[in-house]
Amino acid sequence: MMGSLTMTPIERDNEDEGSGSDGEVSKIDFTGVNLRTKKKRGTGGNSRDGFEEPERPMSWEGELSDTEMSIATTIKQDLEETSMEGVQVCGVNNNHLRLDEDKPMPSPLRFTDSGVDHVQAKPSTHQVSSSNNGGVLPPMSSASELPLLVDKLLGGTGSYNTPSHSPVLQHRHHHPLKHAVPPTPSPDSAIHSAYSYGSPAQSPVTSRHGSSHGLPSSGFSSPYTPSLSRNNSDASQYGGSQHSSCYSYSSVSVSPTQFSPTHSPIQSRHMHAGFPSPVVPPRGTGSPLHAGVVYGGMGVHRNLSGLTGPGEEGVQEGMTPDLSDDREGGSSILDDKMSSLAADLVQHSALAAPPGISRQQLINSPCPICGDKISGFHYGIFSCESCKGFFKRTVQNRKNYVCLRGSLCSVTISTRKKCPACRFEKCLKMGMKLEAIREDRTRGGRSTYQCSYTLPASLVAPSGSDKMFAPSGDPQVKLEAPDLGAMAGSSSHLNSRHHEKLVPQLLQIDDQISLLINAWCELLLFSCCFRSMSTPGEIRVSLGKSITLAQARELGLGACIERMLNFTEHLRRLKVDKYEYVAMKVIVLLTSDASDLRESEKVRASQEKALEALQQYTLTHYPDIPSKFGELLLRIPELQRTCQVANVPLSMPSEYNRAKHSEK
DNA sequence: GCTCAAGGCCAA
DNA sequence: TTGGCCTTGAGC
Ligand SMILES: [Zn+2]
Ligand SMILES: [Zn+2]
Repeated sequence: MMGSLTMTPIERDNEDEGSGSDGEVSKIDFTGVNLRTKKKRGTGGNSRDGFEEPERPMSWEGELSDTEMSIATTIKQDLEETSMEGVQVCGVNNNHLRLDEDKPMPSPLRFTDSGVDHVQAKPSTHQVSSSNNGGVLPPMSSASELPLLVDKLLGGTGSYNTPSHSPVLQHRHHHPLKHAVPPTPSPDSAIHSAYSYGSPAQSPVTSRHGSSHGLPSSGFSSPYTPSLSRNNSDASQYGGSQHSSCYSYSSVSVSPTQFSPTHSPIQSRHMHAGFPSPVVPPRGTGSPLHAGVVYGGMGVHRNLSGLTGPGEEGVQEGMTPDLSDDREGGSSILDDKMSSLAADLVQHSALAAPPGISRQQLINSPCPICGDKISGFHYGIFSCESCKGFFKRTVQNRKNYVCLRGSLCSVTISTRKKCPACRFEKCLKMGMKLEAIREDRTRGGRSTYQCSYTLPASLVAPSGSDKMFAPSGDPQVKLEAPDLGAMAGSSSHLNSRHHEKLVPQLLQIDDQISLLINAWCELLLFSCCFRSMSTPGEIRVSLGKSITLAQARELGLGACIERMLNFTEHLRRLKVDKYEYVAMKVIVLLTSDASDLRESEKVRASQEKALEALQQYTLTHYPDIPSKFGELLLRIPELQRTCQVANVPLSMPSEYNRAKHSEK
């Protein structure tokens, strides 16, 4: 899904080949990468500049509290980063885009603790066409677009910003809510605490996916058997010593579609102190019906026998949960299907282990990504060594794979090499965190990335397991802010005066200008893409004017349009509505890395509110797609990358205009 | 000193 | 490029 791209026939070939089949590979900006500076950590551990902070500050992926904000801003930033100067379009590789960037992670990927205020110069590629205009909007070749853009921006619809500042990834906050989210997500602590990211409300049983759907047997209850096909040293290293540990994962519904990095249960774990009994599986979870499952295929027989909970001992065959989100729709081989199913089941097992699962048991369960043997806790989830390595390489080397098969590839032990795009996507979906990758590549030590993702009220256990994650009625998470309904107009989101006033009301004109300068490209592209949701295969560059990929290629705009089509495809898939569209733009705009913001705090606070509003909205309006919020945020980096590519064509008015006038 | 997650190495 | 194994190093 994520990497799906509207491909033309010529782009398909050797689709079943191993590493080469899917691949396009372009360098990507993993906005979420934890770009830690090389700076040596003070011996004092967490103390830096007098500020007590987790050793490895994590980027946040979700919500920011005011406290976090203020704390974050006190953190001294090293500002060596943030520039995308290396980003450049290098042409097409196998009909694919290729975006090369500096070898070492360019700073745009750097996530600093504070948000906008420390933001560095905008990526050069953006600057080229957008900056240096002294408060004047950058030149836009698309005359018809500019007004719209400006209108929307000034109207309060935000826009987007730069790569290095994905709203999802950019903010690193040290969660002050210690009892809610311990500073370190490390399994270390997890072992001794409850992994309570979920809540009864998220249990598979009460999953928004509907009880009808399956995975009831996905082993939520389940248990893991130590009997796996492979063993590895990493896993063995945990062996035994942790048996007494008890992972109390709440049974979060973890069907792939529900999962998203930002919603990863793991991200929100470590809430032991604040969770009286969140880990208690929701009624039904762990019921005998959820006993272990045996799935076969490809000779990979995994036996998820129960280790805890009632009825796990049994291994039931023939249980084929209705995986509504089965991604292997395209698989033609039974084995593949089975393996895929197995992998999915595994995911549910490993990620949504029932309470009482020990670390060892988790280690013995299959990798949620491919089904292989879990070797440990890597980048936010328990995964096998190969997926760990794959994720690391992909992020470190900034690969950007694109699936040639509609992102429907199954990812199993035997197929994981075939489509890196789908594999990486799955890594993210399963909860691997970009920020866990260290830009400076320092070895050793502990990682403390965390995601202070505040679970929405609807996801909180009714038992009131955690006040910190109480419904919006709770002061701590209440959305005081103008939810987008107010900002954008409840019904006609884009026409409300409230909406129009958003930015102007909140920010000084100078800041507005700065934000616009930094986000104009993203806004433009986003507008085009959103507008093109109803016209698959073509991008409506302006009113009445569209361009297809073929036409774009003729004009040398293939890379840009291709990405836009891909992005649009995601918007379409996610059924992004106007409200969400507006919210995303606001988020993006307010995440701008304009370096000269006068009221950066305001900007961040506003963004936080927008994030909360969006989250609330998606949960309220799309309860059956709990991961929507996270997925929407995940699209933002793509938009940014698209913009990077787009900057080139946009800087070539003539060509762009030609394309623009190429009517459909 | 042990744990374990992150990065590095390197044969396949 | 993959993935198994090794090294590193902060926290305990
Ligand atoms: Zn794996
Ligand atoms: Zn694929």
